[in-house]
Amino acid sequence: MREIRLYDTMTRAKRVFAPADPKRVTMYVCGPTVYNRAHIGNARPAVVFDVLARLLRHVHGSDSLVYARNITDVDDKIIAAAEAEGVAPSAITERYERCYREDMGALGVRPPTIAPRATRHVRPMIEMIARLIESGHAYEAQGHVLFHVPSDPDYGALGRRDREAMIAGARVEVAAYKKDPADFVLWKPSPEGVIGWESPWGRGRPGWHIECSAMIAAHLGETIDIHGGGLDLVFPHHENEIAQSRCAHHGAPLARYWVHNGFLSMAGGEKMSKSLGNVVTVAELLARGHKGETLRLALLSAHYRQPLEWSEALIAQSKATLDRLYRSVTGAGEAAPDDGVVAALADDLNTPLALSRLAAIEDGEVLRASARLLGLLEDGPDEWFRGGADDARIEALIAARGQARQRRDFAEADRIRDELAAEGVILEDGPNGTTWRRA
RNA sequence: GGCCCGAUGGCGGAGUGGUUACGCAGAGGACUGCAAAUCCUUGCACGCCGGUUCGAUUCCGGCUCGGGCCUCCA
Repeated sequence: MREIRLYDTMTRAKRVFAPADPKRVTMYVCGPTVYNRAHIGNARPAVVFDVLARLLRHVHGSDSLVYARNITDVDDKIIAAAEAEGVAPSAITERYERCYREDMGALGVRPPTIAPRATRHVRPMIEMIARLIESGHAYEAQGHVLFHVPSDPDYGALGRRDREAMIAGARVEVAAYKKDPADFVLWKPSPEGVIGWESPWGRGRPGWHIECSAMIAAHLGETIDIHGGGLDLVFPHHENEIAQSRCAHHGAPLARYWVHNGFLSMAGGEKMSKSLGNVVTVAELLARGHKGETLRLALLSAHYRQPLEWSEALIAQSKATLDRLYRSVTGAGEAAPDDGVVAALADDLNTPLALSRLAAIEDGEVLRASARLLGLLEDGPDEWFRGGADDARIEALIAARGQARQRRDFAEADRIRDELAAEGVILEDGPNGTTWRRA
């Protein structure tokens, strides 16, 4: 069996991936908080872990992987968005969850095995919080329940920071009811009119971190194989998940491998983020006429842990690369994928290297099967190059041009070709007649 | 201030202690009614300063520059 190696954030080293149970590989990736449209940076983890899921299924068997990606549908930003629009929070979350599915679908991201919603798991969250209080790892204070960080001696292992560092660098105002400045909220009170659930500590709602811990335990188990997400989730989100889960589960570690993707930046190298306001959404890019697959290739053009600068030039280059690949792809991809492509992906998901191997494949059928591991070339060349409402009209013009060429009326032939070129249709005369494609 | 990354040719981007990455763009040629596509050929590189070494882009140290996290964030 092919050996997969993954860079593990916990140990800061590439390690051979050995699932606890090869028949049931478990992976959890932090999904979206559904209060607005996903930007292209949000799409990077979805695409990266989609490729990892494809690789795991290829290596361990198509039914071996249980992949969960959550939907955070209770959150202060959601509440704020709902209030701003004067609608129920569920109206916001349902709308943007649908948008997320559509946008990711356009990027060729297959749905995860499970997409659990936080609001459907409040009961297990409350149970986990109660267990943490019982075992002395959490306490109630003014309607809040807080995780007591000093109760966990291993806290800080993932982010490699000690208490001194956390407190010294703290830029957040410390609430008076916290026993320790590093303590974080598990449950917070909801006033009248704000979404909430009854609990032993009054009506309230869960904190962000406990959602993931509870949903992982509910669907995948106490210890999972891979936990993924963006690099910025290392601290505090994943650190807190680790602490909660370990303390609630008698010391069982939350995940055996921690995989984090790097960031997208905009021109100038600045991080793309909602708070900086320099985001471009997937929907906007699609509306500009870029195909989802082009955006996907752009996202995979750099190694997932490297920063990736997003630009128009990157999109254009990705489009050109796909044009070339689609010219040589054939068949349904029933062949076995190219060994070089699989080997590159198995080495910590080296997609740039995999793409370079792809370019060297001569057999169109193997090319298709190999590209499928990356979620590329899944359409046929016809769909890629053509696919439009006015295909019949274009075909008719091409036929007319063919007749003009027959009688060597090249002026008329060129006139038709220029006319089509003006609307973005490119003609190519080959030995077997004329083919065409959209620019 | 603390912790952590990165720096490769016009652009994107792998990799390696000594030999071609690859792609995109460019140049020349073949082919074509002319093009396009395709094929062939081709130029261009490893931030700076030291060290280790027979030899460093690759290992070590320092520096410079850029970025991330420490607060919601993929």
